This record gives sequence, C-alpha cells and structure tokens, in this order.
Amino acid sequence: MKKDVNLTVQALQRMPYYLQCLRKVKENGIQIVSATAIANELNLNDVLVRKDISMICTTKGKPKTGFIVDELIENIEDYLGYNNTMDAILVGVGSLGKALLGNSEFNKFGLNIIAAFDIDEDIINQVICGKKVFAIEKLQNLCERMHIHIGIITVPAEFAQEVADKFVNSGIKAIWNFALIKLSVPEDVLVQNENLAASLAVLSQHLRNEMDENK
Amino acid sequence: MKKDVNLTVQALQRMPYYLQCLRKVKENGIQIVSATAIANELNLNDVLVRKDISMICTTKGKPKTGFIVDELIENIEDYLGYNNTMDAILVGVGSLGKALLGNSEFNKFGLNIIAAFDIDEDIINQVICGKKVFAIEKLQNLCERMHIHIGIITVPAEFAQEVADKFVNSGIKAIWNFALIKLSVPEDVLVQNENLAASLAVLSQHLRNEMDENK
DNA sequence: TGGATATCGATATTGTAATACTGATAAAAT
DNA sequence: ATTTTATCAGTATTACAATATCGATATCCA
Ligand SMILES: NC(=O)c1ccc[n+]([C@@H]2O[C@H](COP(=O)([O-])OP(=O)(O)OC[C@H]3O[C@@H](n4cnc5c(N)ncnc54)[C@H](O)[C@@H]3O)[C@@H](O)[C@H]2O)c1
Ligand SMILES: NC(=O)c1ccc[n+]([C@@H]2O[C@H](COP(=O)([O-])OP(=O)(O)OC[C@H]3O[C@@H](n4cnc5c(N)ncnc54)[C@H](O)[C@@H]3O)[C@@H](O)[C@H]2O)c1
Repeated sequence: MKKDVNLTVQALQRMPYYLQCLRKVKENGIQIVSATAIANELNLNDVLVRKDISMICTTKGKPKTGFIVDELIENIEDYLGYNNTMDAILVGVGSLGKALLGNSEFNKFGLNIIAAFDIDEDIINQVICGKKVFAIEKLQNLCERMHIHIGIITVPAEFAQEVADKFVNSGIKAIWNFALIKLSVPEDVLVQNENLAASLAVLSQHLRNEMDENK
Repeated sequence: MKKDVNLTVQALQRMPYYLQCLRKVKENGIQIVSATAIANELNLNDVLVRKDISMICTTKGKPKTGFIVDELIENIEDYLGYNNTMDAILVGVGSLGKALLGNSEFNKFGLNIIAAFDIDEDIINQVICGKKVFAIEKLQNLCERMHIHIGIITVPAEFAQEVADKFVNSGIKAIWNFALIKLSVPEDVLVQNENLAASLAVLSQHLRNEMDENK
C-alpha cells in the first residue's frame, strides 16, 4: 500500500463503496475484475475508478482483464485502517449514542468505542452493549491514559461545543460530530460532521422537483 | 423565495449551517448581518456566502451593513421546506430506527415520520415514540393511500435492496439510506446515503497523518 | 460636508475534480 | 499468424465550484 499519499475526501468516501462492490464480486467467485466493471456497478466513470485504485494500490492492472480482486480488497482495507483498530470514546448516551454503542459493524471498519460518558446520573456506571458509561469529569484522565484520539459527540447541539472543548483539552485529534452545529476547534483537529439536516435538504429539493414535474 | 432555482448539493448542504448561524445572531438581538460576518463565523469565503444567499433569497443586501436576518431565515426555511412538512415512513425498527423515530428534531426540519415497518413479529404493532410499527406487507398500501414519497431505510445492508425495491413499487421518490450499500433504483428516485464508513475513512486518514507528523 | 470604510453585486480568475482522449498491451477471435 | 477487442496507464481537456477582483453604494466619522 502507498501509505504516504493522501486521497481527496471525495476519493476517500468512494473507497467503502469499492470495497462493498469488490466483496460482492468475490462472493460470486470472480478473481479478476476490471475498473470498467466496478464503474458500471457503482455508476461511476471508469477512468475515475482506475485513478482511485492507482492512488492507493501497488497492484497493476492487466489490459483486457483487470485487477486481482483480493489484492484490491487488501490494499483498500489497509488504507482505510480496517486492519489496525482505532480506539474511540463517545459522549452523550441518549438514543443515538446507544445505537452507536451497540453497532457491531464499527469493528469491521477499524473503530472500537472503548467507553462512553454522560452527565445523567441515571446512566453513569451503567454498561451499554458492553461499554461502561462514566461521568463526564473522568473524560480527560481516561483519554490521556489510554491515548485516545477519536471522540464521538452525540449530545444535544447546545452542549456540543463544550464537549468539543473538553475533547481538545484531552488530546483528541478527530471528532465525529452528530450534533447539528458548527464546532470551533484548533486547526490540527478534524471535525467530521454527520449532518442530517444537510441530507434532508437534498431529499427535500429533489422531492420538490419531482412534484413540480408531475403537475 | 426563488423556488424555481436548484442549488448545487454543496450549496444546499451549507444552508442548514447558515440557518444555525443566523438564529444564533438573532438570539443576540442583531437584526442585520453581513455575508462577511457569516463567512467568518462558519469559516467560509464571503463571496461564496453572498452567492449562496443570492441564489435563494429575494432580499437584497445593503452595502456597509448587510442583510436583514429575519428575511434570510425565512427565505432559507422556505427553501428547505421547513414550513411545509413532508411525510415519511421508516423500515427497520432496530436500534438506529428507534433512535430516528424518537428524534423530535426532525419536525423542525420539515420531516414527519408517520409510521414504521419491520418483519420482526415482536416489534410489529408496538408503538415507538408515538409511531406505530406495521408488518412490512402493509407498506405499499399505506404509502399509496397516504401519498408518501420519502422512505427511510434502517435495515441491515443485506436487506436494504429489497426494501428499496418495495419503496420504488410504492411510489416513493426519495430514499434516505442508512445501510452501507449502494442501492439500484430508477433515475427519478433519489438515494441519499448516510454512509458512516465513508465518514470513518476521513477520520482515519486524518488521524494517520497526525500520528505520522508527531514522530 | 467630504473622505474613509465596509459591504454589496457582478464579473473574472483560479483551482481542482471528473471526464475524454491516446497509445500500449494482453487476451480472444478469425 | 493476424486481426479484433477490451482494458490499462498516462496525459489532455472539460466542467464547475470556490476565490479574487472591481466598481458602486450606503454608512460612519472627521
Ligand atoms: N436521535 C437521532 O436520531 C439523532 C440522529 C442524528 C443526530 N442526532 C443528534 O445527536 C444528538 C443526540 O441526540 P439524541 O436523540 O441521542 O438525544 P438524547 O437526548 O436522547 O441524548 C442526549 C444525551 O446526552 C447527554 N448529555 C447532555 N449534555 C451532556 C454533557 N454536557 N455532557 C455529557 N453528556 C451530556 C444526556 O444526558 C443524554 O443522555 C443531538 O444533537 C441530535 O441532534 C440525533
Ligand atoms: N446502529 C447504528 O449505530 C447504525 C448507524 C448507522 C447505520 N446503521 C445501519 O443501519 C442499519 C440498521 O442498524 P441497526 O443497528 O439498527 O440494526 P438492528 O439489527 O438493530 O435493526 C435492524 C432491524 O431491521 C429489521 N429488518 C430486517 N430485515 C428486514 C426487512 N427485510 N424488512 C423490514 N425490516 C427488517 C429487523 O427486524 C430489525 O428490527 C444497518 O444497515 C446498519 O449498518 C446503524
């Protein structure tokens, strides 16, 4: 794997789809696949797929046939870090927080939520899906001691910034933010927003177009 | 509002952030705001903000001062459809499905989940957060009868395509897909993917960069 | 009242992601 | 053996989103 390169965010986000497609191909017993075939399956341009592959894979494709499926899968999994797990903590054990804690699929993606935090006395010290919930005061100590660099925010929007600040003080470098708010953090800290309102906006516009067309 | 225009997906996704920012400004008692100020708050380019605003707002800005906050808020809310609610149904009442059903914020964004569907006998006929869970067989009839055009998929990936097919047959035109799989649907149906694996990929790459730098 | 300044809207430029093109090559077909 | 075909890799082009520039204008301050 070429681990020194950096993909664009767009290319990076296509990778899980490639992986899904490649695994499906593999299940069908196919060992060699062309970029064209992947592109058709995922409704992408074939040159784009070839370029994405060339960015992170050492494997070369063979004309007329394509790439070795197993090698592509391995290269992509390596690049995405599916083979060496990152530890993370989660703050806000409400309904969304619980759903995330219970999501067994994260392990497959190299993410391991090792603990959760909340302010609600009723939740603190409970164990949710095998993960203990601590008082928020214990956040910094635990993060530093365990060298945690990923934090997940699932508290209501009005508390998200104060949680983010705590994260920053605890050495967290990547924040996965499910609250609908723009967080302020230092440059070296990445915020990945999971913004449902933005998604809804896309759905809503499409629907309006559809309705307008049919009348 | 200029409801005949279509924003790019990027612009559309910025809108909820503008709204959040404008509401905060309004709370502080400020009635007029400049594109520059919004841009600074959200770490965007001021020309970009001005252009986005001009796309969907009838309001003109005044040199030296800016735009009337209330008018911007109203225009954006209108464009995003926050004022006329869209009805939706959800399939897959697992941990994520339940979290979404219980999310009271959706109403603020113009989304109203009116019912849910599952195959699990234990869940069918239950009422989760005021929403009744029906057997999946009742999907088509209910969608057609209630003129539902938005469907939410929160079933495991392997069942997502069959649910999508049922959606298409029931007249659904916009699918909000939380399963990690690329769905095949007709052209006129929009799929908005909420792909956690893609987000994780971004977090993972950033973290690897950070780690590499510090050694 | 006149000059300085911040912002606007419109237009030009830049930058980057996606796509098209070209020659090379391996496999299949004639 | 030769031709055809599908694909690859590299390079060129295109398309479009983001940013910079510029004249106009409303407000503020001397
Ligand atoms: N529920 C959903 O479907 C959903 C989906 C996407 C995003 N979100 C967002 O996720 C966030 C949480 O949503 P939810 O529905 O789980 O809410 P919730 O009210 O069920 O849970 C919030 C939890 O955060 C805890 N909390 C509050 N302040 C805290 C603090 N300062 N420190 C630590 N813990 C704190 C509360 O005790 C509670 O347990 C919200 O911002 C929401 O917009 C929710
Ligand atoms: N849990 C999370 O945090 C989370 C986050 C993001 C995305 N997702 C995705 O959302 C999906 C659901 O996740 P989950 O954790 O809620 O799973 P879950 O197992 O808790 O729930 C799945 C539900 O779907 C129902 N179901 C299965 N097949 C069905 C069918 N054909 N028709 C109708 N209902 C059916 C099941 O009965 C169950 O109630 C998965 O694809 C997962 O990858 C989960």
